Amino acid sequence: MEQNAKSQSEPSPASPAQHATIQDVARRVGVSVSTVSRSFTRPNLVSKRTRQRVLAAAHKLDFSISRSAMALKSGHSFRIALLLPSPLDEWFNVKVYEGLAEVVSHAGYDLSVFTISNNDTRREFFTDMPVRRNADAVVLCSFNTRRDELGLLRGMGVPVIGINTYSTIGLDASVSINDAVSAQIATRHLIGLGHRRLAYIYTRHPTPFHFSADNRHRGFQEAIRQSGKDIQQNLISCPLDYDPVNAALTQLLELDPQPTALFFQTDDVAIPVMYRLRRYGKEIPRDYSVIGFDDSTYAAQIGLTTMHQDPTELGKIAGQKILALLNGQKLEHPFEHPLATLVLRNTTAQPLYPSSSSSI
Amino acid sequence: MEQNAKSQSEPSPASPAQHATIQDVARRVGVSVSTVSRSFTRPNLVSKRTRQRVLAAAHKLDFSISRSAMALKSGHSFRIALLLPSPLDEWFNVKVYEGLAEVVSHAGYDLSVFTISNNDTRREFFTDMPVRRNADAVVLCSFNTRRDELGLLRGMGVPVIGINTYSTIGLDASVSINDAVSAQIATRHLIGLGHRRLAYIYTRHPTPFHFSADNRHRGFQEAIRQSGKDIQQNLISCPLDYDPVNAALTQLLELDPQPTALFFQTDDVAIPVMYRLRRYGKEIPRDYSVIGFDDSTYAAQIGLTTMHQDPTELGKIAGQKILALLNGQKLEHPFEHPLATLVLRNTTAQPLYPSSSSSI
DNA sequence: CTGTTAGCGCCTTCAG
DNA sequence: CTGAAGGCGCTAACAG
Repeated sequence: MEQNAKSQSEPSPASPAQHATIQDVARRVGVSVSTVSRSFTRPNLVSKRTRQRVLAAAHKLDFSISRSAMALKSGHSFRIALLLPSPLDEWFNVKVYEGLAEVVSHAGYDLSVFTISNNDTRREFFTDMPVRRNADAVVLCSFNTRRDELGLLRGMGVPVIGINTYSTIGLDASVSINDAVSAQIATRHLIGLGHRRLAYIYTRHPTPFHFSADNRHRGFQEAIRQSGKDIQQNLISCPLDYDPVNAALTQLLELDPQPTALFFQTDDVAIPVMYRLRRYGKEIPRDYSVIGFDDSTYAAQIGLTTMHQDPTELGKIAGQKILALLNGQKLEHPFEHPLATLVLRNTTAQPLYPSSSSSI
Repeated sequence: MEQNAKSQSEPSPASPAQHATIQDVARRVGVSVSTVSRSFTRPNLVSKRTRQRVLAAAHKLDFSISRSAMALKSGHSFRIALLLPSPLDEWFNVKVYEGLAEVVSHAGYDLSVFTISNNDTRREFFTDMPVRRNADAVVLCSFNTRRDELGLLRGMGVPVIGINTYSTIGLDASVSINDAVSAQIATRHLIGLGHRRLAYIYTRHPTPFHFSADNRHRGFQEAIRQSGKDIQQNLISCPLDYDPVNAALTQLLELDPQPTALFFQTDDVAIPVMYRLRRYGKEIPRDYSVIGFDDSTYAAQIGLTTMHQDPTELGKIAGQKILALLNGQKLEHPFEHPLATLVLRNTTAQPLYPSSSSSI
């Protein structure tokens, strides 16, 4: 709208908050709006000269294509929903976000995060379905979807992609670390060093819809079973919501006989526990060998031996699958199950006093 | 679930990806589209009975209001741009994101993150201005904007809000920790304990557009000056991009005489340095008192004395300011400068051997 | 309280 | 290669 145009032949585009539309650009260049539109979306359908004049005028008028209009017209929302069972600020979540964003943003998509942290938000989300017609794809990250909820999601008619989901049922694609096998690798490392008294330390998620890495514990047990050795295993379970580090420490120090090796389900418990253990005279790896899982913040810097996984990469892979799917392509391998890799650093070693049951 | 409705008189809305529009709902209920629209956006303008029938029908048809259409019609994009000079996965950034998201999402706004990590992305962003007409507000977080860039941003005609920005010039509102004064508090704590040989340890951001906490160093120096004591200060500068922990350690251990207290510009360097210091026989707080800044991940768990700040809260405050501004309100106090607060934990103490220059 | 109507800004046939 | 015209789905006046 050239509102109260003052005797100017050009509408002054400078100060007012009023934005130039495609019409303004067309008028200024003396072409039709179609030509302007095409100059942006299908440049090769416009003569070079015309296009350049259009682009120049657009730049001068501070014009850009409106996403809202594009979205309405095209029927796409250019938005991808990311469902999280825990806050974005968790290491895994934010890394996934970054990988995902990097891939899809180049294709013009935005990310909308939905954190489902309790039963209220969960019901709210799946009742109101705010993503319906407002997302071109849905990503489920570590999210334990119920059957009916998956049905609702699928009813949206957009691709549903999983990252670290329990199963692939009902998903169009997914990429999930094989936690069980990865944990076996870690456990075999400990056993191979000669450890015969192990402890597995993990945090219970307070909510039932966080698909956390329970499979890691299964892998731990399976590796012990397969070793055929007589191995003592202790299970230390910590509440997530109240001082898990303290819980881990107290339970660990009470164990008698003491384990010689600790498998932490996640680095983020291992790191502060290791730090505080020293106050109680425990040296690592002298008194305990410690292996973590994730290779998250500080792990490399403090020398924690751990199972490395790369959530950024998972996000990127998911993003690529989404783009392909949105592009109408059929995926060759819709479901991927990468392994975490063992990174040897300074926190594992042979036990100081080899167990008498050792077969060495 | 009425999926694959057999012999139903209702058009089966289930399987096809085709979504119901406001028209479909109106038709089904036998009202006009306006009534449907109002039932969602201005419920109190519609009779309760009608509204309920509309909502029921909408639910049955899996209908929700299209954000794209709303956006186009209203001229708003319902999107807020967040400009970051470093990856979202940094503690501060993701916390800000969460606070911001929590506040603005309830008002129907989405967040779009733009990470300006080098001169290319910077130029790209400020040339193409992808946010123009595509964001209802811009948040600058720790971002060192140049004068001309601020001009461009302001030219968008939307509120520009700062979080931890260097100055308030050109901003409609901002909330920034007073780093200088906060750092003085920390430094006075150290001096008050009797320390006379201090080291300030920080990482240099490799890019010029990250407004990092340089003011903290100024505060450190100012507190020393104001103390009127004869205090030796060492400056340890670490590269951000290559093993800052190692750099900090090597420089620190070379110092002669050794400092008795360390002020880390950010916790994230303090934590791994403290961890590795033990290997070199250094106990904390016996050999060094350590104070950090941020109170970030693990700080509480490992007992780090630090200056606590709450970026989530900064995000929330910024979000509220944005909402008010978007609502046409004038802010009473557009610019806020909260202080970080000293949190005493276990890493500071009196020096073992009081300095001879001590005035005790 | 409810219906009618005119666009919001753009893209995409369809003709030139 | 370019122009004209019809909507995409919704909201906001106006009328009733």
